[in-house]
Amino acid sequence: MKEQNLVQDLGWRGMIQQMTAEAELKEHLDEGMKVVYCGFDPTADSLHIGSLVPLLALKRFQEYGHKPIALVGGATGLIGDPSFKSSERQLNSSDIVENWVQRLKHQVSQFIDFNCGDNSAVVANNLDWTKDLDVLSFLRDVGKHFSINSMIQKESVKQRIDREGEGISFTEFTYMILQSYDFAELNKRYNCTLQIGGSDQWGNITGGIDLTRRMNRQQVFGMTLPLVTKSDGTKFGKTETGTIWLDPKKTSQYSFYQFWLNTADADVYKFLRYFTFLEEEAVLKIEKDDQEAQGRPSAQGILASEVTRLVHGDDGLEAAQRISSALFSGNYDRLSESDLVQLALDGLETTHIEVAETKLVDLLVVSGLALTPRGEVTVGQARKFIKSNAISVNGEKVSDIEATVSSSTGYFNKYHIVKRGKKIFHLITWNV
RNA sequence: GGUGGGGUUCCCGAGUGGUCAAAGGGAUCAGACUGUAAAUCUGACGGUUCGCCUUCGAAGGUUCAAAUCCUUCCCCCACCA
Repeated sequence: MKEQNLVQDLGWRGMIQQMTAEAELKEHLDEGMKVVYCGFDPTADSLHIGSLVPLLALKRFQEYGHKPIALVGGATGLIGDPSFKSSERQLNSSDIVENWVQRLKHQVSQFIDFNCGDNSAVVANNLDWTKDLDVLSFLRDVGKHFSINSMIQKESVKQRIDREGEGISFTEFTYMILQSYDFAELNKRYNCTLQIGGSDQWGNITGGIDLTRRMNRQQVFGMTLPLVTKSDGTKFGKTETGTIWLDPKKTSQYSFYQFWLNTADADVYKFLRYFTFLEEEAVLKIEKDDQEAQGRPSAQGILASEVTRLVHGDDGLEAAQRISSALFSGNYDRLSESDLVQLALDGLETTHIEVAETKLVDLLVVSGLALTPRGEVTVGQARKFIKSNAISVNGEKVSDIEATVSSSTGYFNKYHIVKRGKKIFHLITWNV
């Protein structure tokens, strides 16, 4: 256990949005090992970086000696959380959700320790205690504790109820009850006394606290973490290319690393607090040093390295850095053939070409580099890029729209590195 | 149910018979500058074999010609009941 207490640690990081019974909760956590849970609903086959804050929070709790439970919502994922969603969502089939549950379980497991004695982590699936629950028992034993009057007061569903043209189905409306029941059940099974989650989960968490008190006569607590926001007001975790996923098959380690490296100055020190385990003095020192130094701040590099290591390990970080330095140093001549092979393996976008020679315009289309601002890949856009001097092949700018590229001009007769704009790279390999 | 106002390209929003792929702004992309930044400036911003093709809520109709006129339908907003 550490010197500083957990709530202080989370506090300076700015990671506490709200908590119930603040004074009592602090006292409760100081008493010794407590069991804390956070839920992750399977809405895709991987978590994305938005889930990183609660996930790392669980890890922080564990570091302070508490026992984390990562709950994967095999049941709630079948229903769909309506919290702050503007419209009813499409239901996913049960085998898809089941598949996602398995992948999330595995993914979540990488972040918490399952072999550290009393406070070893647990991964649970709420389908285990809901699949055999029959409707009548549910309605009588659980539903009876909920008042519709208070449920419709919750801010998280209010807009769905008030807003004209939108509605909420009974199914989604019931979500809150299911999640509340999870808390009561985890309290019974594991003596879990704290639920954490994003700030949008406040309504669901307080619902669980009330239910646990009524069903189990136990006082339990809730804490929410802030929604990650960016200073420019755009949504965190999205790029032109899409969501940043934790699964390296969906977002390569290289792209992941680059995402963090491109954090705006205005956000980077906040993100160091949220997403790394660096101590307060360390973060303050980075901030101070950057302020005094001229030119490029060091914070983005530290953030990118720390988070990439957390999610993808030392190997993933090394791969990401290897690609980054190779590509951004400008002279790829130094790359060996095995380096080029490695770039592809490490997650650089790659296109295989089966003919000996092709027009550059077509190359940009098949590789997907000729992406328009609207998200389409067109020949016209390929021409525009070439004409606007945005394309370079093996480090040479190409501005002729008639240009062709052939395997023989590539490194080792089979590799080209095509760059679009300042930081989008693509590897072309020729299999002739 | 009544009355009035609307639905335009990613978003906001002009446009009321041809000169409209449709003003302006935002977003986005590229170029310059730079720190793989911010701010700023410049350019692009439906697709194309550059002949044309698709687009102004939907379907029909009038016309040589429609986002603009007519008919029906769908949806939204405001006020009244």
